[in-house]
Amino acid sequence: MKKKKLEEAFVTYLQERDLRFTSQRKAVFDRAFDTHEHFTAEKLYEWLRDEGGAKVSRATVYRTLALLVEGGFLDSLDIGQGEMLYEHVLGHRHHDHMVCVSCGRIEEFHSKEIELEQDRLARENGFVMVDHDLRLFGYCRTCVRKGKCPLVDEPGNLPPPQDERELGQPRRVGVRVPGRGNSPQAD
Amino acid sequence: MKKKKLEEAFVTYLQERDLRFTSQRKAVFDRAFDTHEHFTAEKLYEWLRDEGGAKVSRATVYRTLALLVEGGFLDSLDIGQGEMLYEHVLGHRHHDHMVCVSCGRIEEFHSKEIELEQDRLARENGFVMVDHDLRLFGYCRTCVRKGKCPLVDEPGNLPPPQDERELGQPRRVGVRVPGRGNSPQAD
DNA sequence: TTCGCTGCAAACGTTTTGCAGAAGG
DNA sequence: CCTTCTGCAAAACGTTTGCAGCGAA
Repeated sequence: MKKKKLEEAFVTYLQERDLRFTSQRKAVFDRAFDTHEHFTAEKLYEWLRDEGGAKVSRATVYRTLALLVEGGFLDSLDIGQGEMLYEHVLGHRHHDHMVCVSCGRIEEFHSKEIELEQDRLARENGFVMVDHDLRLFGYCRTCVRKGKCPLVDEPGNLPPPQDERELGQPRRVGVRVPGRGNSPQAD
Repeated sequence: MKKKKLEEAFVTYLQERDLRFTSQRKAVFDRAFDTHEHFTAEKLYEWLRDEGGAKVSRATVYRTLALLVEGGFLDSLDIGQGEMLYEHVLGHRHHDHMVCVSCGRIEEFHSKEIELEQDRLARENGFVMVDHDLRLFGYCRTCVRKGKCPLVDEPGNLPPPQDERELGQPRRVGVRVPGRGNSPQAD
């Protein structure tokens, strides 16, 4: 199990900058690495509160998440919903996201070609990249099949590429994430 | 001048959905299309307030910007600073952004290869894309030259690609945008 | 005359912060 | 012991909303 190794890395990370490995930080770390979903700060706070482990305040959850992101133990993902989403890096090399604006489902993908092209473009501009993210917003296969996509009248009848649409046609409609944070909708 | 044409398109857009072309909506539209920078809702509100044209309330600015984005007259851009940035589409086909985390400068770029690859990946997943954005965060040429980039010790000595960096090394540091919204820092 | 629109101020939801006391090392 | 950390509650922040009156069509 690699989680143990990562926790050691976290301890080292803290020591190196004269920070302390407190019970709260351990609790946040553990809980974050025990889920494989995306989660919000609030969600993590609820989990810790309700699952009867160490008590951790909301403020500390936020402070610790920030620390974990800084150290590269978590990635943060903003899908434009006000709340930030987090995911741990265990077994996840860098990837990008497709966000379904209808049900909130998030699918991950990776494209070596896109990564390389990004690097090339950055270099070409004298730009030293430290992070990047690519988000595709749209309707997932399931929602399209269910007829939730206003751009698709008949199944199999795909809309024109985005760049060719005219003014006044719908663009980003706003991501309606059900409930809070994760878990795509059944509906 | 193409602005006139776009304003007509806006009026048509409004008529088609039984919305009214009010003096406030005209004021917001005009001011938005009179700048070639990225701007925030607050900034636009200040401009309108200080430049002594029609009085428009903050609420109406927000409501009108949302309308303009829905209609595809403006694009919104979230660089993770809490505030949303806006830019008009006049003369701008779709593009992506490089955001300097040191001075806040935003550079635009476009890559046909990346767009095509995105389309391909979406299609492959049965995903109907309605929007997408790619953001590269890093240090712009100017900031690197000025030694503001902690990953570059000597000029010309580029850091390793992002994916090869170890845990605990800086990732996204947080974009520090000077003042509000736009205008890259001289410093 | 009819809706849709506006301005105001209050509400919102997430995240951050100041501070006094608690607790790692 | 000396910091750093925590919890609390309040503040901050950009944005949204309810409502009563205003104004396009």
